Amino acid sequence: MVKFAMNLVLEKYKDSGFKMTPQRLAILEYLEGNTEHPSAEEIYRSVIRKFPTMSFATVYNTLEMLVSRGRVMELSIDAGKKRFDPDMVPHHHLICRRCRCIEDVFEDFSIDVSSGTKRNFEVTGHHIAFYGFCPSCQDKNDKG
Amino acid sequence: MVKFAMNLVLEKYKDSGFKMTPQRLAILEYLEGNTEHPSAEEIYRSVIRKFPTMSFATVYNTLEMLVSRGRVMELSIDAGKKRFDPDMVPHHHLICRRCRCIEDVFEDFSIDVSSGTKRNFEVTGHHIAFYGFCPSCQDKNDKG
DNA sequence: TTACCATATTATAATTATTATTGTCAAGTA
DNA sequence: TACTTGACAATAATAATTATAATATGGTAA
Repeated sequence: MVKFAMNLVLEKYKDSGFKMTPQRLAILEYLEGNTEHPSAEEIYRSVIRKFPTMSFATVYNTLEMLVSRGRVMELSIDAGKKRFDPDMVPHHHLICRRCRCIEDVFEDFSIDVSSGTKRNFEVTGHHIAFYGFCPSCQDKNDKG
Repeated sequence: MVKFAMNLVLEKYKDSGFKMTPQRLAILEYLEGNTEHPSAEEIYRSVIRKFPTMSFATVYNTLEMLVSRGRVMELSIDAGKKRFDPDMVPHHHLICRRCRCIEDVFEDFSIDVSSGTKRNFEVTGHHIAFYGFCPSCQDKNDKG
């Protein structure tokens, strides 16, 4: 089962022009279909279970390569750290103010900044962060 | 002129329940009306000119206090670091992909996530990051 | 298959960003 | 005045990221 998934990932990236190594495969496999928007540390903690010699540098190198090749998105939605999203379909996010969990929103909101307010920017895309409280945090009183 | 501005800031914060000190005043004065969305470091670099003994801890402490009292917004729109915005009027941002400069957008986009996609989140607000190229970066070729 | 080369990996150090701790000092108060 | 509170600075600690250099490995061509 796992082997099958690994083969799928391997197929997908084989001809992408970058070297496939066991470490990279493990990172890719972890990211494949992942909707948790993991940070570099979360990725590291996961793959080191399979590759105890894995280093942070490899995680960052691989992520940087994937981002530069448009395979993964770097998200700036968590204060002070980067998060990564393997889903390149344009989408938005729901962010819980309390537990900081993040959910995807695949609704298409076509928004146009009026020419007056866009200050001659050439706008190429947008991302909406919806802030609020996730189901399990709505019950709890302390919403600070 | 500067003295007058300082007095205005002083007036504004005097009765807010927190102690006003020269250092805090300098930080507040730097933030007052600032639309640069500065990071902690930029604030530090500015105020240390007036207060050479200023420490980073004071900057962070003051910012944390201001954020917790709803005087300043903490922005997660720059990878790997926090930025701060003294303008508490809800608004959005234009972000240059190249030089990373940030401009305010005071247009009101009323967006509703359909109940289907919002996964039982209680949505309390949203922020739109418009990505693109600022006027001075549009000319330059290398948009990487 | 082997040898070679380019590049990936690791270890490590350095840098940047942030948070925590502690002692001191100053302002306000009993 | 003595006491209390909290702000400040110095410092250390931690977290997040980037850079460097030596080694190991995968892919390719002979």
